[in-house]
Amino acid sequence: MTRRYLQLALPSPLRQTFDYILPAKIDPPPVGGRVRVPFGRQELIGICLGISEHTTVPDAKLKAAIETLDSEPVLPDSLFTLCRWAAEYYQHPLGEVFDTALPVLLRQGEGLAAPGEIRWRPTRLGELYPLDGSIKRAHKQLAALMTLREYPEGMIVPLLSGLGIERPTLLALEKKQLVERISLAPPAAEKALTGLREPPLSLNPEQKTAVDDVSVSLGRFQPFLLFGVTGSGKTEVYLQAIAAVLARGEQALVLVPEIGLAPQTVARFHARFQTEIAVLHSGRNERERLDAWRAARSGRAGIVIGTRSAVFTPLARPGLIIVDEEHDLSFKQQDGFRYNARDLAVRRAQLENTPVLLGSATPSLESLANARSQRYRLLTLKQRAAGAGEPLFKLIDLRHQPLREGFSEPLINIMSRTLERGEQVLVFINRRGFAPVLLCHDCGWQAHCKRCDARPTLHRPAFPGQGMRLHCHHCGTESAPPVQCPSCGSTDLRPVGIGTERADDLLRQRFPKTPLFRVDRDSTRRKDALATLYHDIHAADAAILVGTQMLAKGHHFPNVTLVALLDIDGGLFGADFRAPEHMAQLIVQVAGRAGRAEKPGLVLLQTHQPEHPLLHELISTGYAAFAERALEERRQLAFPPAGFLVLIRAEATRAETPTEFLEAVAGIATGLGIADVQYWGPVPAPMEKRAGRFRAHLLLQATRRAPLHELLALLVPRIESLPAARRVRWSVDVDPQELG
DNA sequence: AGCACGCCGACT
DNA sequence: GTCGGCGTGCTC
Repeated sequence: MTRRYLQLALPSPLRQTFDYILPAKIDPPPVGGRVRVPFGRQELIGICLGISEHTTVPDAKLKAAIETLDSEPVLPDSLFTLCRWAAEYYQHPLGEVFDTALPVLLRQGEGLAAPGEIRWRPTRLGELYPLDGSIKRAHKQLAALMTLREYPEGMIVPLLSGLGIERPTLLALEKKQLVERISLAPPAAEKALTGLREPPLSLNPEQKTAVDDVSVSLGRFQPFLLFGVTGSGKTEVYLQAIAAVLARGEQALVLVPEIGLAPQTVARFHARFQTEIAVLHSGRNERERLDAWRAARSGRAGIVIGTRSAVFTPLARPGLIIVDEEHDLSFKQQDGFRYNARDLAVRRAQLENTPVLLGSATPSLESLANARSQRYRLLTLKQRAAGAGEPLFKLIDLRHQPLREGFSEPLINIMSRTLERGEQVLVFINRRGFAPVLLCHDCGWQAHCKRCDARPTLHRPAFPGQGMRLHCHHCGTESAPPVQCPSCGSTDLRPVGIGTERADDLLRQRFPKTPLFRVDRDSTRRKDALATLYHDIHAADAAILVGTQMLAKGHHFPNVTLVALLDIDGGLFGADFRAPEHMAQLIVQVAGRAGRAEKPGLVLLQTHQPEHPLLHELISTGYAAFAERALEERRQLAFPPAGFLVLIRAEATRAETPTEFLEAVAGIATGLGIADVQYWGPVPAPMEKRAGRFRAHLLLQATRRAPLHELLALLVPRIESLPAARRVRWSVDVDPQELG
C-alpha cells in the first residue's frame, strides 16, 4: 500500500506548509479538519489542506501525525477559502490566519460540536440489583437508584437535582456500576426561531427603500453603503432587513466596533427577535465564545453579533452581513495578522452569495469611493427620526482671543447661558489626563519619556493625598514628576496644555453648582462605571459632560444642547494623511450626540484655523461635501482610495538596525523590476522610539493593486530568508490605516 | 514564534 | 565550580 501524506497549515510564523505521514492507524482527516502532530519538540494542532501520495520532503525529516480531531471540516468551504485568500492578500502565514479565525478552545483541541445532552440511567445490573443489598445503608444512593429505575431512558442532571439527587451520589453509583451516563448526539442542523417579540417600528420612505433594496437582494452578492445621518434610524433598517433574513430561514452576522457592543445594542436585538443571539467580543471568556461559535455554526442562533474577529464565525445558512459604523478604525487589526474585518466582510459576502450592508453616518472615503463607482449601492438616510433638529455648527476663532486654560470667553459665556436654561453641555477634549506637557518655566526643559520619543502626560493622583504622576500613553511607564528641573534646578515646573482632568477642575471652579461628569478611559475603568455614568447623566438636569472619544461612540444624550470641541487643530494637521478624515468623522459623531426635536444642538469648534478649506466644507455643507473634497485631495496624491499602499515596518533595540534592514528590503524590491510601484523610504517612523525600540518604515505605493501584490508575493519570501530579518521585528501591513 | 544549543560573566 | 545572558539555528 502506498504511503499517504498530509499537507498541514500549522500555527507558526513560517510561511509554509508542513507534510506529515498519515499512519494507517488514524482516521484520514477531511480537508479543513484538525490534526495533532509533533513539531520540533512541541505538539501542535494543524489544519489539513490536502492528502497526497507524494512529498518533496526527505524521508528523514518526515514525522507521523498523532491524531485526527475532526470528521468534518471546522470551517465551511466559504470561510476556508476566505482564510486562504486573506493569507495571500495580507501576506500572513496561513496557520496564523486559521488561529485568528478559530476560537482558542478549538485551537486547543476541544470538540467541534457541543457535547450532546448527558443523561444518567441505571445499568442492567442496576435494574436487577436487589434494593436490600450492599447499598441499603447509603440512603441517598438507594433513593437515587430507585428513582432512576423509573426512568430507563435516563434523566438529565438538572432534573435529578430538582429531585434532590446530586452529582456525588451518582458518581458513587457509577463506581458500583449500577448507573451509567449516556451522551445523546445533538441534532446535526438546527433551525433558528424566526418570530418577533415586538412589532417593527414604522419606516419613513427612505428607510423603507433601504429595507426593500436589501430584502430583494437576499440570496445574491450585493454590497450596500447605508449612509445615514445620526438619528436617521439605521438600526431599524438593520432590524427589518434581519427580519427578512430570518423569514427565509437564514442567519445574519452583525459586526460592530469594539466599543460599540454595549449591552443595550444586544438588548435592542433581543427585544425584537425570538431567535438566539450569539455574542462574540473580547469581554467574553473562551467558553462563552466557543458556545456562541457553535450556536452560529449549528444554525441555532439566527443572529450573530460580534467585533472584528467575528467576521470569521461560520454560519450554517448565511443570509446577510452587516458592518455597523463601518468607518471605525477598530475593524482593522493593528498588529500580527493585520486584516480589515470590513473588507473581509465584503469578500466573505461575495463567497457566500449574500448581500453585505455597511452602515455609517460618516462613511470612510474608501466606501464612498466604492459607492461612487457603483461597486456598492448607496442607500441614503437624510431624514432624522421624529423631526430631530440638525445641529448648528459655529467656529470660534482662537486667534487673538484671551484663553483661560483652553476655554475662550465666548465659549464660557454660551456655556453659562445653556446651563442656566437647565440644559447640558458636552465638552470634548481629545486628550485624557491633566496636562500633556510638564514644562520648566525658567529654562524651558520638558519632561520626556525615557523609552519613547514622546512627552508623558501629567495625571492627577489615583488616590487623594498622593502627588501628580507622569504617564506615558505610548509605553505605559508611570513615574513621579521631578520636584526640581533636572536641567536648571528651578522648582517652577508647570503643567502646560489641557486634558480632561484639568478641564474637570477648571469647570468645577467656574461652575461650582453644576454637576460635572467626566467620561474617559480613566474614569470608566471600573466595571459598570460607564453604565452608572450614563444613567446619572440621563437623570440630571443642567450638567457638564467632559470627555474624550468615548463620548463620540454610540450613546445619545438628549439633554445636551451645546457641544464644544476644545481643540480641533491637532486633528487637522496630524502627520497622517487620514488625519482630516478622522477629525471630520469625530466632529460629526460628537455633534450627533446632542439635541432632540424641541432642542436642536449647537456645536462650537475652537480653532486657530477658521479658514481651513476642509473644515469649512464640513461645517457649512456637511460630511458628504467634505468627503468629496478630501477624495479630490487623495486623488491628486494617489493615496487611498485613489491609490494603494503597503507599509513594511521594522523595529529593533538598536537605532540603525531597522533602517539597514529596510534598505536591504528596498534593494531586493527594486531589483525585482516590477513597474508601477513607488518606494518611499526607508525612513524612521513618525515616533521613532517607542517602548524602548526604534522603528522604521518602507512605504510602497501604486495606483493599482495588481503590481503591489505581484511584488509582495516575490518579496516576502525573500525577506524571510534574509539573515538580517532575524535581528528585527518586521511586518507587512497591506492597506495600512495609519502610517505611524 | 517557541525551543534548544552554545559559549562567556557574577554568584550559591 | 554552576546559573543565565541572548546569538544562531531549526521546525515536515
